[in-house]
Amino acid sequence: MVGPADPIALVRTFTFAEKSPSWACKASIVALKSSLNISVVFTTFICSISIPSTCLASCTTLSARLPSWDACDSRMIRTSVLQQTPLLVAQEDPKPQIPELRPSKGQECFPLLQRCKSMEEFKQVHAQILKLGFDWDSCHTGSLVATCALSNWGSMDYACSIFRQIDEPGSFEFNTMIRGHVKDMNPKTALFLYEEMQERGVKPDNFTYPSLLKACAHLSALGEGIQIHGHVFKLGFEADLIVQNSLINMYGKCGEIKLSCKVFEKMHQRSIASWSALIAAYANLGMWWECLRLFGEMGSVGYWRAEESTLVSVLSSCTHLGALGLGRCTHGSLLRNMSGLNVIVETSLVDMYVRCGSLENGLCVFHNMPKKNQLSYSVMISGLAIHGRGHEALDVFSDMLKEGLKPDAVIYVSVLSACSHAGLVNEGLCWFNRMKAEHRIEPTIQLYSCVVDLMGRAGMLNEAYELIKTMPMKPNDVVWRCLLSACKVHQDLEMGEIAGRNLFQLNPHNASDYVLLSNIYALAQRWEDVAKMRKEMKHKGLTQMPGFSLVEVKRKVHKFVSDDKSHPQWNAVYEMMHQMEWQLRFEGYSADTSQVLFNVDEAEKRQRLSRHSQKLAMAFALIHTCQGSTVRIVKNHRMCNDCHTYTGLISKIFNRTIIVRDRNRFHHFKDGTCSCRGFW
DNA sequence: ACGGCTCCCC
Repeated sequence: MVGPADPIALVRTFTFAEKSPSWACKASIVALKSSLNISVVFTTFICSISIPSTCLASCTTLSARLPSWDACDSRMIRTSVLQQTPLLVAQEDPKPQIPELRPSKGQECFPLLQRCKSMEEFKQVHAQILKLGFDWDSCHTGSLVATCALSNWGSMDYACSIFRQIDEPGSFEFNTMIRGHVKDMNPKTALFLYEEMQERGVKPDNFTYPSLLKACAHLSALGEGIQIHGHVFKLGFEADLIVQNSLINMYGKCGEIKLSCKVFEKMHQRSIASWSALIAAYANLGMWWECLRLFGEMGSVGYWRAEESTLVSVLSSCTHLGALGLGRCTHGSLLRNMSGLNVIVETSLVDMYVRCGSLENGLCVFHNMPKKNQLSYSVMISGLAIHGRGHEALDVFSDMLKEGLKPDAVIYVSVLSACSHAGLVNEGLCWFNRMKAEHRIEPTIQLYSCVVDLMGRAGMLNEAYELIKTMPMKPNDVVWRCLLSACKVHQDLEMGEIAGRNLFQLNPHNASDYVLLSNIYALAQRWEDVAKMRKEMKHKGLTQMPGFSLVEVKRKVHKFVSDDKSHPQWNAVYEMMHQMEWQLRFEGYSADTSQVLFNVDEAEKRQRLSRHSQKLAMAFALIHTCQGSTVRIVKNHRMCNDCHTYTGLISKIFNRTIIVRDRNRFHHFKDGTCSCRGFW
């Protein structure tokens, strides 16, 4: 018997149940029910393998428990589809605008359909086909549906109405409609159409499944995906390369990377899309190291010429890991292998350069883009924002508006964060108001938290608190966290306690929040409260994720944690740190122990500070990079005050530009000063 | 007579 841990095996049992339905089905459905997140069980499929009615009853109860899917009746949807606007009746004497649109033989219709560039032209050809009576010919209706459903200018509503006039649609028509609905971002309708296909006895083929699995991927509908995998297996399409690629993608989008790998490993033959799908799955789940490892493996088995889509995932991993060297290398291989890059790749490149600390390269790629979309602008605006170049970010935003692109809530998040990183309070508030008035964007809670952040960083703590109290929705933990971190910057204990209290009520499980409030207590020398916080964390079993710093040397990313002695060269690193400290003392540096969260003696505090991961990473970089080159560090936490001062002085002593990306933004250290000017 | 997969921002 199969355990619930392996859904694929479970589905197989389910599939084989055809041979002896009584025992296997009952067991499988019960197991499915308990272990999977299924909301729609394709009843036709179950019927076709004649499950006893007792089992069916247990199936129908499934939908109630499932969060990913509303308890939606497919029949209702189908009825609504049937009631779509009826097919446009052919005009009495259609006057084609283009004289060639006048077929006299059936075969002449196909090139005409292919040449259609708008709905208007399409309707003329459609009218001609109806008038000449070719619509009885299934190949004409199929082409009509395909053209209308899949062209960029097409209309799914119209395609539906044609489809509903077909008496006996075959697999091609169904496949086309399914694909059209997925393309049109209606994945649920696509799944219901598949169910209808089964009910009407139309046999799915290997062209059916890729788009169907894509629909599941869009919905993150694992339960449905697994069932469809079962169908694929049952109908013998499991060896189809593109179906397998789609399965990898579907499992990846549902967060089941292990199942993606399983499908991938079992493949006898793989295409670039197979690799890309798995690489993308890793990238989407934030498993960036694995993503890069797999990309390396792909090269090592002979796929050197990756496609653009593969490299987009690789670039995304570089972006998150701060691996500028590898990102540059990827850019190079794109330029060598492609003739002209598409807008998605270029946007990824801009994002990579900017978030790996090379704003200038990012700007260069951005300005040379022949075509930009909202996302390109969004990436550039938030890129300038995290580098503290607020005014330029607002200029880019104006450019976007001038180009006639419509801003959305996400872009406004970038715009407002640009203002908040650069301390542009008035500009930020002004845009917030214009957003509501001119662009008719209802502020989301995320936008409110941006405004709270904006006010908070600028020291307007009371105003921020007022806004939280008066905003139209219930404040969430993010909003209170913004206020709390502003309280730390401005050392406001009283407000900090208010923010903390509300925050812990909404979300008591975030260790870094307790640390944040502890910081405020430590700054005020309230050691008892610091201890209380620590006790509470311990009581709740919370531990903060260890801080780490990444530094890239010769296209390899090295990771350091605090007090780290696991790196093979740790001896040299500590030797270097010793030298650094020696020179720092001449510059008048003394450790800023105000934020050490332990009430230990000063020497111990200094010792703890001196081993912060950022300092280790910096020492490593100074050893391994040539004089005068820029040092780039990426870390997962925010920088502490001491590391900030320390890094500034190191940049002066060693005459280096040091660029540090912390959790929130970039700091460019040069000649002893930092670009953030205190806003961090 | 026709078709399927992989990719960008918070």
